This record gives sequence, C-alpha cells and structure tokens, in this order.
Amino acid sequence: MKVKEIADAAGVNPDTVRFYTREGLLRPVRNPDNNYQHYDAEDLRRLRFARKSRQLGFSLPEIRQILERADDQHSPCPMVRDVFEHRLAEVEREITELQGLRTRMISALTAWQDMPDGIPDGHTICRLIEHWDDPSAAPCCGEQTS
Amino acid sequence: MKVKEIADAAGVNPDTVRFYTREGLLRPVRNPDNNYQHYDAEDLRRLRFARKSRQLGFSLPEIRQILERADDQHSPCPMVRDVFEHRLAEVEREITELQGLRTRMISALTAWQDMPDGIPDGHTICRLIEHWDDPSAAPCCGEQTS
DNA sequence: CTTTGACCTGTGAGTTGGTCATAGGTTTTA
DNA sequence: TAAAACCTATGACCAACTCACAGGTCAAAG
Repeated sequence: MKVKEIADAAGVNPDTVRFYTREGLLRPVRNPDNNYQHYDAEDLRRLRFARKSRQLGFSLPEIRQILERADDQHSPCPMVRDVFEHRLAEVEREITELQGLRTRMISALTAWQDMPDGIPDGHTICRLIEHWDDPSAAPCCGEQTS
Repeated sequence: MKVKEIADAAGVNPDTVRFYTREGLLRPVRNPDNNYQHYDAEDLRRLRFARKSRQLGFSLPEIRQILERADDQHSPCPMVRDVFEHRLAEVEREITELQGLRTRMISALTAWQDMPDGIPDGHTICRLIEHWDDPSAAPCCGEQTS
C-alpha cells in the first residue's frame, strides 16, 4: 500500500501516516526505484491500533512503547492496564475540575444578571470578571498557580 | 514596577509578563537609560484581569479584544457575557464527552479482568485495546474523524 | 573598586499531535 | 503527450506559555 491507500483504509490524513512513520510507529519499506514508501497489512494494524489508543488517551510515546514491547514478543497488556488506570484517574480529575468550573460559571452568570454593564472607569475593566470570585485561587500571599 | 515585581504581584512567571507584553496585553514604558520596561498600576490591573479571564477560559485574542474595547471607553461587558455563555456551553460539552469516555474506560477495565494477557501473535498487538469497542466511531465506511 | 548575584534585554527553541504549504519528482489517466 | 493525482522531504504553524542562551545593568558586600 502507498501512503494514501493506508491512510484511507484507516480513515486518517496521509500526513498523519507520514508523521507516524517519522515517529517510528510505522515501518514501511522503501521502493528504491521511485523512493516511495510501501506499507503492508501489519502497518495497517499498527496504524489502527495507534488511532484506537489515541482515542483512549494514550500519548504517542506510550503507543510506541507498547508497539516495541509487542515487537519483542512480550505481552504489552499488563503495561497497557497500568497506563490505562492512570489515564482513567486523570480523566476523572479533569471531569471534577470542569464540573467545578461549570458551577462557578453558572453562579457568575446568575450574579451578573443583576449587575449593570458600566463603562470602564480606569479602575475597572469589566466588573463582571473582576468581581468574579475564584474559589480555586489560593487566598494567601505570593501564589504561583502555574 | 519592573518585570519581576509585577510578576510577583500577580503571581505569575516573569516570562509570562514578557509574553503578554509582546502580545500587546500590557503596555509598559521603556526607560531609555537602561532599556528596561516599566509597568504601572494599570498594567497590574490588566495582568490580573487577563489571568482571571484565562481561568474562565478566555483565549488571549479574546482578552486583548476586551481590553481594547475598554481602552476605547466602550463597555466590554455585553461581549464578555456573550463569549462567556459560549464558553459555558463548550465546558458542558467537554464534561459530557469526558463522562462518556470515563464510562467506556470503566466498562473496558471490567471486561479486561476476564481476558488473558496473551503474547502478540502477529495479528493482535494487544487485544485489550484492539477489542475495545468505541461507540463514538462512525460504524460506516471511509470515516475521517479528525 | 571590584566582584558577586540578581535582575534585565531579545531571540529562538521546546512542549503535543498533528495539519498545511512549498518545491520538486513520479505515475496514472485522458 | 499533457494534465491530474500522487509521491518525497522539509519547515512553518496552532496555544499559551516556559526555558535556555548570551550579553547588558544594577545594588550591595568584600
């Protein structure tokens, strides 16, 4: 298969195939006549696997690691379970964070209904935002939230 | 105030101050003697405003737009309300998506408890992932989910 | 007076996972 | 035979910073 063929077969952009090849996830053979890359069924399996893994939140280095372990005839699955559980915890943390943000935004919108728009007066840019209370900000001195 | 002073006052990295300055969010005056930037109380207000806006999910171009409107003595608040409501909808969409992912991950982990690890056999890399069912994938031909 | 340390400057690179543009070579189709 | 569709490699671009580098400035301590 040539680049566009494998890309279509997996439903991705041809540039993604080239990118994954550069990253070492796919390993085509090169035709010396025309310098084209040639992908086989194994590459397609790897590509589909990589895409599924991406949907599950794995990073490209993690995926490459899994593929390399599989190449060595080791079962990558225990590792997959491990990374997967970490990823699940992260997803849950993100959900909690977003829900907190959502709650704060809704209460801010409610509070704003009663506030006039106002013209910037040199001390206040937009009181909607400046008077918005951020509970996640440290209430104490010299914070560096980054 | 010099860079580090305003950065400390707002609890951010000095490089962030320089970055925001390059981006036009802050407008210090330059001391011709030593070529240093000099920030005043207005810049500190703008910086704090920008950081609060970032926490609320505004992008830097949006923040710059709000600040420019405030400079022109127009009230940016109606615009803020507008962008804010869009942002809220987006946050809720993200929450829904992450919750769906979480559900699928948990059911996958449960299903995996009963599956053997297996050694890669040239057809399967890791059946944990390859046999994971993605309900968000289009069931039909030639998808391009990008 | 000099040195040390903390600060300042601008520029450029790195982060993540691709996507797009460009310029030039090849193959297929009309 | 010429145009369309493909291939190649390289590098820029997205967001919002962060960090590294090389060189200039300044305050206090020795």
